[in-house]
Amino acid sequence: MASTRYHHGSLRAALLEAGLRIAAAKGPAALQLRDLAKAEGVSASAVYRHFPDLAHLSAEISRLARERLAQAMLDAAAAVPDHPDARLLATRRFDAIGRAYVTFALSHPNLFDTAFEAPGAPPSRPDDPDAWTVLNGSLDALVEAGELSTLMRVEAPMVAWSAVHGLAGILVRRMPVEPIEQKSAVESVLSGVRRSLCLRSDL
Amino acid sequence: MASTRYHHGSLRAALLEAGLRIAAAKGPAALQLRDLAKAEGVSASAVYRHFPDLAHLSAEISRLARERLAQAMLDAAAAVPDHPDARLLATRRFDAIGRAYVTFALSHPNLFDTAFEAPGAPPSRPDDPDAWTVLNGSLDALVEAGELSTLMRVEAPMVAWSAVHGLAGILVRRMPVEPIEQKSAVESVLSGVRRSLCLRSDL
DNA sequence: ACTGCGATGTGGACAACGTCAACATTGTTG
DNA sequence: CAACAATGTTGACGTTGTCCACATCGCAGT
Repeated sequence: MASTRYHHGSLRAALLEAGLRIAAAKGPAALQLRDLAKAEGVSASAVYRHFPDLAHLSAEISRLARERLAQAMLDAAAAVPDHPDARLLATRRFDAIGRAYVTFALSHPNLFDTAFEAPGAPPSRPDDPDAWTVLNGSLDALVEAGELSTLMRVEAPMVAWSAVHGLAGILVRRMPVEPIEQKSAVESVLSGVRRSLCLRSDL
Repeated sequence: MASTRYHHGSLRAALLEAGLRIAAAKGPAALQLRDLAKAEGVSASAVYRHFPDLAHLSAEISRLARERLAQAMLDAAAAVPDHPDARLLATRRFDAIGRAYVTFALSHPNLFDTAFEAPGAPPSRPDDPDAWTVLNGSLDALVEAGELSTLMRVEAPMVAWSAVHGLAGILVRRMPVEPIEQKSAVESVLSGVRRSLCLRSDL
């Protein structure tokens, strides 16, 4: 706790936290080894006691960003008010996680970049509670409620994730899309996904 | 043409060409000023006579990559055999450009990255024959053929591009998508887009 | 309680990178 | 043919990631 003691105590966790803060503020490209070290009042070489190199540190921060995104999706699903109609409820939850995905990207564009465009983003498989897992959980609920056919269930993840992930990336990167503005773009894509999966449109 | 003459003659174009080659081979992150210069047998500072800095050079190369992608889409649309049924023809062309988008990304993943994830990718608007323009042309043809309603026409670009761009990005970055393999993922998403826009499914 | 020893942090060095200023060479135009 | 703008070179600077040798701490074992 003292300001100047030789050993930091929990440098690894502190570096990740500082990195997440910097990445959220200035984007994944701003993750510099010397800055991270200085932010924790520590020498640059000290980082190498906890990470083999900057790439591994960045990858870990990227993983944390993906975790935040997944958590935002879970929170959004949990915030959907209960409803007697199981099919309607499952559809609303599905809609909520898709909307949360895009909302997260728009609210924290740098974190979204960090999650998916940082060096060494997702080549690792067992990614804990990531967006993919959350999406599949929601789809299972749709099947269980009888709102999604088991046949559609097979292709549903790619169809839904492609649309929502693509939309988020396009909006975050401010691509040449002026005809309609962001809000209606989100609604269009989300209802488009529902049509793709033959879900009900009235929410 | 001589190997050693003081003035290169067309250094700017040569740098862009070499950059496109390097980016296609090793990705946009491998675009280094000194390497580019050395590839043309020229000093590093010489680059600054043609580009204000590396970022602008990268952005130009990124623009060229986007041009290649758009050209691949145009070629694919032109390769669709003629058909008496105008609606079917327009739908097939629409399908072809979407398929070309994903195919390009899978065939040239580094170029695809260069096109959209390179520093300073698409903040500039008048992007000549880019993918967005090609897509809109195809959608206009669908409306003209009476296959796409003018109401759908408004949201169609975002719906279609989000899905296809998202799919391409996901497949290129090898995200955790093992349940179904690439080929069927492409088919699922493309037919999903057709369902989203209420187009016919029989091609 | 003391003594090692592994874990952790420091300092200085290195090569590579983008960038710039000062100078050299070329081709073109009056 | 003389000036000049365009283009290329050389050498340097500051910053980056990385590594090596050394310093310091915490904790186990006698």
